[in-house]
This record gives sequence, C-alpha cells and structure tokens, in this order.
Amino acid sequence: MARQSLGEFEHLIMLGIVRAGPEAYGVSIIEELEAHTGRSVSQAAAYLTLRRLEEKGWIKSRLADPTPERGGRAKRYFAMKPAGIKRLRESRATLLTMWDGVATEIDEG
Amino acid sequence: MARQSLGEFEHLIMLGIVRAGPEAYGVSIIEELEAHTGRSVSQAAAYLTLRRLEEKGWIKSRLADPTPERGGRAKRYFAMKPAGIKRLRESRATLLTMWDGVATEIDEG
DNA sequence: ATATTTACTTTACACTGTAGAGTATTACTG
DNA sequence: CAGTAATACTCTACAGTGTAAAGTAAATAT
Repeated sequence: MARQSLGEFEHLIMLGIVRAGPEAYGVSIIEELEAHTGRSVSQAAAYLTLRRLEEKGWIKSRLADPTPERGGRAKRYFAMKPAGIKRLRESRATLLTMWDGVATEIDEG
Repeated sequence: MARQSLGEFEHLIMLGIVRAGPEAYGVSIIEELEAHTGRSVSQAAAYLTLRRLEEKGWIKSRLADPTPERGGRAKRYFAMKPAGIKRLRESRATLLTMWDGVATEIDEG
C-alpha cells in the first residue's frame, strides 16, 4: 500500500508521544493511550512498537538519569522525528479524505 | 490492543466499500482507494483483505451474474455488515479522540 | 481457434499486534 | 545489609496484516 505501512497501533503510539509531550516515556505513553481510548495496553506491545518505530526512523529516544524515588530507575524518553510526523500527517489526511462524506452514514449505521 | 485489530489497509478497504455503494466489487473498491488516496493498490492485496474481512464477519459478499461485455465475468459484490460498521466507527472515534488537540501541532510539525 | 479484456486467486514472505513471563534498577523495611 | 516492593523496560513466540509476483477463469472480439 504505502512505501511503508503504518499500523493502527503504531499510529496511536505516535499520537501518544505527541500528547505526552516532553515527558513522553514508556509508561506515560501507555497512560495516554489507556486514558483516551479506554483500552488496556500491555507494556510489551508498547515498548516493542516504540523500538520498531525508532528503527524505522520515525521517532527518537534518549536514556535519562534515574530519579530519586522508589523504583525510579532511568527512563527512556521518546520524541517524534520529522519523518514520523510526516507519516502521521499523511495517514491522517488519507483517512479524513476517505471518511469525508461517509462519516454520517457510518455513524448512523 | 483491541479484541481484534483493524489494520489501516482493512480500514481503508471498508471505507472503499461504503464509498463504492451498492456497486462495490473488487475493481470499483480499488478505484475508490486509488482515486482518494493517490496510492496504487494491487488486486492481490485488495482481494486478500476482502476475504479476510469477510472471514471475520465484518463484510459480506454475493456472486452476481456475468454481464454481456468483453471480459464481463461474474463480479463479487461486497457490502458492510453491522459488526464491520461498528468496528469502523470505533476505530474512527479512537483516532479522532487521540488527534483532538494535537492535530494543529502535527500539521505545523 | 486464438487473442483480448475483466475479475478474481494462489503462494510466499515480511511486517505489525499481542500476551506471558522475565530482567534490571531504584528505594523502603526491619 | 538481606529481603521486599515499586517502577521501567526486555525477551520470546506466534498469530494477524500488508504486499507483490505470478497465475487462473470466464466473458467477448477477431
């Protein structure tokens, strides 16, 4: 379909990064998804997807310092890369175009 | 993530069925996608996805009669089933919720 | 008969989604 | 300081989805 496919979950994970902002790390991204979608997201699924997105060059990450709290081990912070933002925008545009004019029909099932 | 994942291509194919209306069959669905997304879609990808969607109970199909034209062999017409419409609506709602508030940010990326 | 057109299928493999279970690193407790 | 608890992340495995190359089937045209 596309040069490189963007799965629905990958799409949501990237939006989670954007929503979580500068403090986007594994757990906060998962919380964003769970809060806004009502679905439970496993850590394995999230971290694996984050790694794959990074390998594709759509997001980047950096390992920060531990924080002084119980279990406060070092977090890996994630951020979007331009290519990822571009891909996200394209995917959104395609869906909006396809939904355009049929959304009402779908909503009234 | 979800009970059953809905891939981006599956999502687009279902929207293609809705857009193509009562005359939705393999070729017209592909044309809908190509016209609205600017991407080329292989027949194999489309038919395979259509079959998988039918196996999941999200769409249905019926084989019609041949038409009196060169190469006018019998077409298989596709239509949405309620479960598919429901799934499409859920996926759209989830994406809209996640995009809400960050769309501008992404567009100005 | 043979060619041409339209519609659909088969096969194969890479990529994406998901869960179960586990590892690592930090602080708290006694 | 040994054991426990909390937070963050990893490994492994397998089913589901995306994609293309090539092929089959059934209709009309020549």
